[in-house]
Amino acid sequence: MSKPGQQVISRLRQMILSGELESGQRLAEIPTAEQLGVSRTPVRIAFRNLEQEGLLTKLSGRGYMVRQVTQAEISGSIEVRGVLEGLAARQAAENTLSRSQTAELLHLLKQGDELFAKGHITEQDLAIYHDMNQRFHQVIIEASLNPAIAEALSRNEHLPFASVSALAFDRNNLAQEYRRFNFAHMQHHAVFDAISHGQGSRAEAIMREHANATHGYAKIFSQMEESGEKMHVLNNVNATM
Amino acid sequence: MSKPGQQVISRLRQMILSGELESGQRLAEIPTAEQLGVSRTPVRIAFRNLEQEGLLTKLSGRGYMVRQVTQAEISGSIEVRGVLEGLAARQAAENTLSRSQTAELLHLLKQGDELFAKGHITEQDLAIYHDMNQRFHQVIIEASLNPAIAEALSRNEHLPFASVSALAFDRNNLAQEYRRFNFAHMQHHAVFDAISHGQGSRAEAIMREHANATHGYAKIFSQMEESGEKMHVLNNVNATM
DNA sequence: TTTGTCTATATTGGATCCAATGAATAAAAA
DNA sequence: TTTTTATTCATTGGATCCAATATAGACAAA
Repeated sequence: MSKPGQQVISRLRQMILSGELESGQRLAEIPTAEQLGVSRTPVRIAFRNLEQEGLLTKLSGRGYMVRQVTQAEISGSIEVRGVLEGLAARQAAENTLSRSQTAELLHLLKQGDELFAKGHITEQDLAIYHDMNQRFHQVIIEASLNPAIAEALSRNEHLPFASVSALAFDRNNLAQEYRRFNFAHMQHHAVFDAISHGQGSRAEAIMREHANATHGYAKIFSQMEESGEKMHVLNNVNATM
Repeated sequence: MSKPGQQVISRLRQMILSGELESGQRLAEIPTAEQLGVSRTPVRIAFRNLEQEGLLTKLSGRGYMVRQVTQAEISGSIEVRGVLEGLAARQAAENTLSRSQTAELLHLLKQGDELFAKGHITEQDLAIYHDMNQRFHQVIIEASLNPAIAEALSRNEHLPFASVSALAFDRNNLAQEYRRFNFAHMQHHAVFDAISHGQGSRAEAIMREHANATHGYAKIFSQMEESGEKMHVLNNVNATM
């Protein structure tokens, strides 16, 4: 996957998600190509791919712009993620987990427990939690044995703030964030319990509600808009997608 | 949208969904370009777009092939469609429909009623039902005011047999098909009733179950595999997407 | 002063050219 | 006869060239 063309896509995706390219900013082929040190061809292809991913929107005849995401769209995306991951949890429960999946989920749960055992949380802890959380969700989606779920999620996954791959938190209020993420992690336990007991409906309901834990991010996001850079965003971009 | 480049994409999509290009068939850039009377450039772009749509899969270094869709994948897609359209119905109910949306849905319901009033159904009727059905679902998705739903569906929409845009039926058993589609249409009535009374949960449950009416298609699909061309597929390709 | 039209320029889309890469086949050696 | 290696050929990816187009700016007229 280290082909130059793929790298252009990854790089642009990264620049958008990290905010290096501002939302609403216009993007033309030639300057972008020069900036990345390639010709227009791979940039053209990348723009079209990113448009399909929903990160860029086409302006008629004048290239592309970084998609403007409204708070309503973020909320909508989170709802969508909720039902899709809820379905994944249900189907995972109906299929029963493999031995290795059970082991990995248990390991991830334990990893989270250790973070919260201290009674407080640091930024570094949140980075670890972030990776753990992302993997936890991924395992369940895999365990659903329904590839259409991952496909349907792929759009949302690339939307900043709506995906599990983005985690926002308030640097100045880590005590509150401790409670928020601790609660989310308890839901992880509940989901695992439901899945491993074959309780599909229960697993679905918890997972769907669990997505709402992300709604907190959206709130924080809008706060950031006003009071400028009060909070922090971790973003794991999956370069292989 | 009648730009030549867009037409290449639409044409290829059409050829794939109609079966003109067989599932699993390898597709190279040069022959395809010659066949369509364009250069390689628009074809290259089209291939990548269609790959993201899930209609083509990339073979390492040797171009693309028409995606093989297993029956399990179709079932999975239908489940996904169920939860997404279920969510759409719920949110439509929570938002309350606009005047024009209500009018259009009522019109579509009536249109369907007239088809089934005769007590039997013809192939031509099914073509009308197909358009009506597609529009009915589309209006509800719009009424959800959640653009993420349509985005998440877009992948599935392009999968043959899993989308509302494809309708399969058994030509030789129209009496049975009458009962199947009549039942599906009664669900349309129930969904509308729930939405217009603001009953979000009910609307969601009915819509989710309604997706399973499509499962019949999947069964028919596998029958076709065996006994060859016993059934018929209507496919409305949305060329503007 | 404002509006409409025309022209010039910026920019995308398509075609073609060249390089890189991987697969297939043929030839040679074991 | 089989396996391994080398060479050729098919095919994709990137760069550049050319044409089509739309926007912006300038100039003229009302």
